[in-house]
Amino acid sequence: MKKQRSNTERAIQDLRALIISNELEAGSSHLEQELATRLGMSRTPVREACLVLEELGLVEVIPRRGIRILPVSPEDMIEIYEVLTELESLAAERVARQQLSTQELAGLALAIGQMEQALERGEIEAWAEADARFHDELLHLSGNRRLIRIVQAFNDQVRRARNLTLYLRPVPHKSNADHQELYEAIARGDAAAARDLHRAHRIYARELLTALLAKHGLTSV
Amino acid sequence: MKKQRSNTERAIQDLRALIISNELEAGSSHLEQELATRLGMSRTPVREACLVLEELGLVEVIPRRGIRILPVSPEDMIEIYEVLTELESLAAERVARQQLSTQELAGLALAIGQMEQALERGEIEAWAEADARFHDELLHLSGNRRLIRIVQAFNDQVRRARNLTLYLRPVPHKSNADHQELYEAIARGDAAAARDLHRAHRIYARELLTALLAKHGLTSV
DNA sequence: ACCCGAATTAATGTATACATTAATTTCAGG
DNA sequence: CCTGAAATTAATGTATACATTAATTCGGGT
Repeated sequence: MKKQRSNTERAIQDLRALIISNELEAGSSHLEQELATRLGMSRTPVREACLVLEELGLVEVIPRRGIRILPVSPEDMIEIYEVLTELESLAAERVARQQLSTQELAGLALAIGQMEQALERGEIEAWAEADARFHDELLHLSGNRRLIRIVQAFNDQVRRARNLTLYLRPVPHKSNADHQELYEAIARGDAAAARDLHRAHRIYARELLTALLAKHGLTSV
Repeated sequence: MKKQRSNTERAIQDLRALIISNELEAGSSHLEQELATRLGMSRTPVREACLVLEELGLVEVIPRRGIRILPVSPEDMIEIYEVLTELESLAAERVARQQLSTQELAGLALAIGQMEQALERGEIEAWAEADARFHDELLHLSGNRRLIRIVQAFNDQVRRARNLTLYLRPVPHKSNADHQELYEAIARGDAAAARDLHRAHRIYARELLTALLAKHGLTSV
């Protein structure tokens, strides 16, 4: 029994994946019919998917010009990170305030462990995955569904830039220490500390990322 | 020369207006064909509009059940206000940091004046409009387009509740004082104060609103 | 050669017919 | 009278034909 998904849902997922992986290049434009053929369906579900993806900030629908894959400029990065910093800090604060048990925080601890292991082995890609899991787990522990949705949408918008800089950045020892500190603040229920730590972590990440992009002359990702 | 808007855009705006004004009652369900007939167009643009409105958190599309106008529970209110508080405080901080001139802050000052006048005359509805203008102006001065979009979407979600409680609440003298204080912090470029003041303002507003809803037994708006 | 308006064209926007599907009803068998 | 499988139905999901529209091309007048 294969699960029943509508073509519209598939189109949303597939196009999102193509955009995030840069297979649909940032800045490029594509006609509805082109995308429909590519996905093996008619224009209707593709149109619907594009409207949703536009709302999610991944594309821009320009009449007669096609679907434009939105590139992210340094200014965009700042906008996005500004909001992300704020919202993820809120998530950290909320999680800390819940005074969760070690058991409930196991997901976070696990992700931290995986990050450390990956780093020891020099597996930068595995590290990035564990890092993403940590942030995702933190977000979900916040329990605020709206918060979860927005943060995910915004993360999608900067994922290309992150992937691109993954191998350009210094070895993220500091990042691991940050996560450990944050975990401890959360475990002892110190909401203010959790918030501030996460905020600092994000601001640092943003500056690292924008500096890297600038250094490599990437004005649009 | 009247401007050319697509039916999809019209459907989005019209349905949004119907939802916010509660003409489409919260919790009610509506078939695509019903809405299409009501708006005088075919199902296609209505479907597209509903997908967008779903993304904006105003409706839920349930296959074969119709389009459900999402009601807002007290828990939802908390979720929404939590995010709004965070994001509008960020806006206030950003505006203060820009060290804007009195001229550039004229829109805020004007809105404050209108609020005071409305209050003196006891015109609570005019006060609410001026209040909305103040917040909108503040948001736009932040200059972060993504911030603007999210906050507007979230405000839409709680607008029904606000309208409902407008005549149930005490005369908002405190609110006016809050705005004045915030304006002064912004004018002197005190970002931290602007942030904290706005945060306190929003938290107070949330508690007032949820208390009012509880008092009147409104568990779903 | 250049300008400007008409014709063309290539895309989206919209309606509609049809396919699919999940809920409901019906009806045979116990 | 209950059960559950099949038929029915009522809705969405999808493809497609057609309408609309804005960009482009074409062509005649200067």
